[in-house]
Amino acid sequence: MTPINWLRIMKRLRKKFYERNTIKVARDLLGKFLIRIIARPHRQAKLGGQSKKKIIALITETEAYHGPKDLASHASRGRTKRTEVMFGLAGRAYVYLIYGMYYCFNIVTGKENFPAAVLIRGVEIINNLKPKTYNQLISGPGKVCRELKIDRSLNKENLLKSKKLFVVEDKKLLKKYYPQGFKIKIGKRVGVDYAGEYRNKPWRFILSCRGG
DNA sequence: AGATTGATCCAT
DNA sequence: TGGATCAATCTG
Repeated sequence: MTPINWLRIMKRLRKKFYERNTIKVARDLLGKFLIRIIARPHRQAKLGGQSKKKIIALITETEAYHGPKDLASHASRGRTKRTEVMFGLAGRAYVYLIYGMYYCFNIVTGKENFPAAVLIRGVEIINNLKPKTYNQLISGPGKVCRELKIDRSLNKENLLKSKKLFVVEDKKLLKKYYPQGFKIKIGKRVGVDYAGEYRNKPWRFILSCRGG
């Protein structure tokens, strides 16, 4: 089998994409591909394997956290050491530890000084280029990070430049898995019952098969 | 339904 | 400085 350099074909999402309204970005991230490149230990690479492992993950579930008034958002408490990244430039990673055990991965969106980000809640890991059934469905933000080996070392990573973590669009590859396109389910965000009127905002987006 | 686990944030 | 809280997950 001829190896294919998928990364050459894929188009990395640029600043313009992330800079838009958080809710639109959250919706539009569905069907894009999250790319995670992990350096293997030198010794392992020397034994004949590739020096880097590439994980390609179709984004299937997102949530928007939008602005200083969104009580579900960490940034609603204002600018702190932790949340300052959410106030910064779009296209950065915001990774934080939750419940002392799990990481959550967000992508900063919107204009500078407007705190906003999209939480990646679910992906479909593309293990190979064979039928869909070979792929691995990951549901839950903690599991996404575990599977893609995302931890706080990637906090503030610039997805516009990074060689470790970024998002691409590839319509051909998407069509392979969703030949008839897909629908988007919209719902309330998970685990934000404390957020007053913001708890009911329909800012959760789930990719689903047509008719499914 | 309960346990887990530690960074974060705000009130002492 | 203390302690309540938490954008979650697993087990039973």
